[in-house]
Amino acid sequence: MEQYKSREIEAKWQGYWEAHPELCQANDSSDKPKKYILDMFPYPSAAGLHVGHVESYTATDIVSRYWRAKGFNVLHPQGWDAFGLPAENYAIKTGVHPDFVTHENIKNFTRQIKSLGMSYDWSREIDTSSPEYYKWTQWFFLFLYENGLAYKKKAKVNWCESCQTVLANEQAEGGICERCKNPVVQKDLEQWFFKITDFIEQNKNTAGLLEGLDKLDWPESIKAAQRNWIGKSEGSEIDFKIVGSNLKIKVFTTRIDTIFGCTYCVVAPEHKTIQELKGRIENWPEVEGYIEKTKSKTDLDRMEAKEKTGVEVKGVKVVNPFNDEEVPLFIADYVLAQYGTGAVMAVPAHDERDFEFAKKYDLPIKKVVSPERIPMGKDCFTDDGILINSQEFDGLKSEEAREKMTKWLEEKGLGKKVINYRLRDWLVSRQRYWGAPIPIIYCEKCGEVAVPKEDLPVVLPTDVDFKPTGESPLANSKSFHEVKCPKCGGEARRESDTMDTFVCSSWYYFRYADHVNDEEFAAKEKIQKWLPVDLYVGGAEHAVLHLLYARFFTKALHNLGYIDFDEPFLKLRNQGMIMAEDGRKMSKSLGNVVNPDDAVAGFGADSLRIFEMFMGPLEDAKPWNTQGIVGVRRFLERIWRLQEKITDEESKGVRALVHKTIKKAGEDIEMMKFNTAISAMMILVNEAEKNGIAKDSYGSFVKILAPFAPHIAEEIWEKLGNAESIFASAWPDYDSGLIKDEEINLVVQVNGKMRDMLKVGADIGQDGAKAAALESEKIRVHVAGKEIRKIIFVPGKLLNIVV
RNA sequence: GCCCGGGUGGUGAAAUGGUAGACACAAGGGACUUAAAAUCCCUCGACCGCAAGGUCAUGCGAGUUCGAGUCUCGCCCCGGGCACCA
Repeated sequence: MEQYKSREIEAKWQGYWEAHPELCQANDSSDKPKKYILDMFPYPSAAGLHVGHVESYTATDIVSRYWRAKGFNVLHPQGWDAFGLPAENYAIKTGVHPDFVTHENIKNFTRQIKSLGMSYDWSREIDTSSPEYYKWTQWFFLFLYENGLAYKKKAKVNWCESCQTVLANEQAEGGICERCKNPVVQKDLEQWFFKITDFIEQNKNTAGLLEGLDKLDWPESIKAAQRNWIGKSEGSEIDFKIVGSNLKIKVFTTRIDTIFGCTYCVVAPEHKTIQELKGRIENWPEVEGYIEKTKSKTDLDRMEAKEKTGVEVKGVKVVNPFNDEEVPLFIADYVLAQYGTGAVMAVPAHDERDFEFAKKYDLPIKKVVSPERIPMGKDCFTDDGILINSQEFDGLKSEEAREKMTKWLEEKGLGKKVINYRLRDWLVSRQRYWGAPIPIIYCEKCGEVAVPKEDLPVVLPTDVDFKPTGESPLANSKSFHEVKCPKCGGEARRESDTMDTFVCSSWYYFRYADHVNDEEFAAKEKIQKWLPVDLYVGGAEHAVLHLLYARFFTKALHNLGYIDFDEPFLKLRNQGMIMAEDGRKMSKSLGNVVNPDDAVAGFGADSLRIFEMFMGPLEDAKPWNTQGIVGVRRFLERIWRLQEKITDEESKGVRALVHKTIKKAGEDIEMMKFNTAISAMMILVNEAEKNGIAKDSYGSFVKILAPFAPHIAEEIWEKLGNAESIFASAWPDYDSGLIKDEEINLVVQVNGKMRDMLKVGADIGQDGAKAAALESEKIRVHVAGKEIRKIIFVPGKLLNIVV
């Protein structure tokens, strides 16, 4: 017979699908039940598609094709997260315009994705860098602005000298610029923020970012990462009066139970009370010197400092409200200005940082918590325990003490219970060119004015020198920058910053529901129809960036009555990383990157798809293995050759196996266990090869194969005499009567150890099974001369005789 | 340090508390061939045994159970995230 020519078959069917887009289009007016299955849309990089993209796109493609065949109206779109720094950096280096580069890359990505036979609804393609799209990104900015959720303030921000831009905290983790790996410095600049912190806890009837996680079907690790990032901590705020003044230092602590061990206080160098105390500070030049030194340090310097440093603020004492003890005050950069009150009480006996500092500067260490079991051995004991040296609080457990002491404070008006979060408002402005312009105008008379919504989009000019100068490139475009005030018509200037690209990706999943709407970001009834997303698949690296921001946008819309759900993605799965064949991460510098184009050329798209699904569970990291893809190719060739094994009289065994496999494949796809679905199909192919397969069974098998290997499935389906695409046909039903085995292998154990296996009727009862077992010589050997104490019987499966 | 995952053959991996290693890859042997490729058949956790069969075995140690890879506790190792957050 004819060989399996994957290249020809794949080209043929890709052409067919291109001509029949209705096979995978979502239908806005159908009343079938819906499924919204979404991939994290890619940034169209110059490197092109990665085998990791292929993995997650194949997974969602299988699920989408499955639900379509099951009669669902499936929305499975794709688009481009097209704004961003790499294209701009490339432009700075080569002078090629980011718009051109980005669209070349999009063309390449599209070609690659289509070469894999993905069933996207391309009619809904979006591109975040198109004015039709970013008009609505700007609308979202104004929506948040009008509702008090976007504001401008002068702030200490992360600044990257090399990229010449401000960075979000998330892009400056560890004090290093995510893009260029250079250290980040702090700068005071006017910046735009989104008030994400308004949604950490429940806000009116909108569930908070924290509690909302509980009901989501997401990987535990991602939920944990988000909780971690939000960093909720419950504690107390305590007033320490400054001796001889009506000023006070407010400190934040989660360990108020240790307050009798407080031997000094520390404030961050940036703390403003220090400036107010200037006149009283005896060693002002030294203090000021330390403050200046801190300012010049990058976050990285501060974090990498091996030893804690600080300066005593001489002439200033603060009072511990619990025992009226006067303790010294220090400034030190190990205390962070941005967290809590920027001031801490130091308890060296029960906090390692304070301990280290106290040792260095020879400060007293006073133990006030004693371990419950083991006697106190270490110098610094940081766990909870029993209070000692704490006056009337002696003998209390830490937890009780915290409650009672906070109450005591509140009664005296010296402090209160507070909750602090690490999460801060999201800094969204960027001094960059290749992004959505912020729709704000500054007028000398009227001040900050929102661009009227009817004037959107504020179009990104194309004739701009995008070389970074520290100011937004847009500031240099006169035509863009000089504008009339929308309120008074007077001279005004446009905001020249653009938005963080994460703003574009915070709402794109709404746009697919109604991607050409020019009146709204998406019509209410379309949102109602398609959202929320039923399944979202993408990389785990977006745990705290995109996924948190998108939830914030959805919550803001819900809170203000635009939508009636408050979580965008009900079910989330991460694809595991595909490692190189050598077990290391794929990277350009190691030269071990596998290009999907090469795999498609060498083995075919169907082989690549099945191989990536067969490697192991979707979420696991797993190494590439060229031999493995060869094996999958062989599997497809055997499926192909089954055309020669079609018989009129099919064996009972094969018929039953076909139905079992239909059941198993469907269940496994729903659980996203693609590897075991494929192994079940392999078992069927092995049997069919040996015993032949009936034409209708072969057709059913090809249908369940189709989501995994759509090209070969179409070709065989056609060869079986079907005129219509296999993707217009329904998922096969299985006959549960056929699946039931008449005879089963009953495992017989003695004392929990398998000793024999008996072929018996499937409906055998305990007594019958026991009788049959005792007839077996293998069993009798182990039971002889002993008293049977107990019989465990699992119908249809197992008999355990306990002697 | 804290928070998540994981540790099963030579390899990727299967296994609602019920036959550990399905399905593959690699390896070895054989058939076909002048030969090779392709294809097909057999073997394939370790140890003892001619075999039947037996013993051991899912990172280590305990526990629960008739029965534990799976549940509980303690430890070791690996991967990932966060980290001077008071």
